[in-house]
Amino acid sequence: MPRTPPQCPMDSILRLLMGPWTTHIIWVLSDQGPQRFGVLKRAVPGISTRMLTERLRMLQRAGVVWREQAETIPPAVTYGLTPRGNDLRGVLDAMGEIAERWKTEGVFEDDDLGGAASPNSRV
Amino acid sequence: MPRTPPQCPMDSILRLLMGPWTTHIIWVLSDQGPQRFGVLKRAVPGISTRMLTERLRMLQRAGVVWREQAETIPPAVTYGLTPRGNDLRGVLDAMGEIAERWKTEGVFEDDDLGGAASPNSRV
DNA sequence: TTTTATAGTTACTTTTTCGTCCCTACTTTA
DNA sequence: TAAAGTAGGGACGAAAAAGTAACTATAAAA
Repeated sequence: MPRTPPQCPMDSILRLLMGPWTTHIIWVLSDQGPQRFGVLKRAVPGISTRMLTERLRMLQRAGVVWREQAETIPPAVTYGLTPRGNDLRGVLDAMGEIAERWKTEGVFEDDDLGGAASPNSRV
Repeated sequence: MPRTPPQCPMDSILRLLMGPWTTHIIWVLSDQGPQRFGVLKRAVPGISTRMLTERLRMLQRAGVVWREQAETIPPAVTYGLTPRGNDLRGVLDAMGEIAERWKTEGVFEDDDLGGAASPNSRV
């Protein structure tokens, strides 16, 4: 992602939420409470192991989720939202509300939003 | 961006805001009022013509900005926020507030957020 | 007469992202 | 005895995203 000048703190937070799946993961954790890796993976259908791990690590670095590993023999790892993660829930809700309103207004009907629509999409 | 199931309206709105520069553009338009293309470009330093055009088109399709072209001979095009664009300002502000708080807490100190941090970043 | 400005479009190239596949080590189940 | 589940790590490669540069038209300014 190209750099909006980093002095904008909003940009950092957007790069955080922005990643693929990120909001979905936060949503599940916020809605269903702490979950183990496998459960989380099944709750976010379509995500790959690699992506889930990577997103969780990133959210962890940002202090948005915690990770707890039980050193049992098939290890059991649980993830949950930190208080800071709950801060985000507010923004997510606000955004969800607008999204809901826009949907009733039919904004997303012809949804080719965000897709770069660049002329060089190789097939 | 891989598909979170499209039934989630939030995802659409995120794909909207998420694009690079998008929030910056909305911010300028919201802060400085309607602007002509060239002015806008200079207000978002570092953005390429291609990106600016593409983002504006996308925001326009979403009904977030309007576009007004004066058919003068060097054409003069002006962009501004629609009411729907102003809806977004609220979310942006809420996010900005959290971002501000997190910044004082030093969350962004070692800012490698969002960057995939994948093992295969070729330099 | 050449340059400059406007608001882009198009082609080309590079960079980044993300999915897929294969590996771990140990235990429980079939 | 063989397979499956647990929580990933790492390599590879395809595809998408974004930067760069060159092009459009016309009129005014130098």
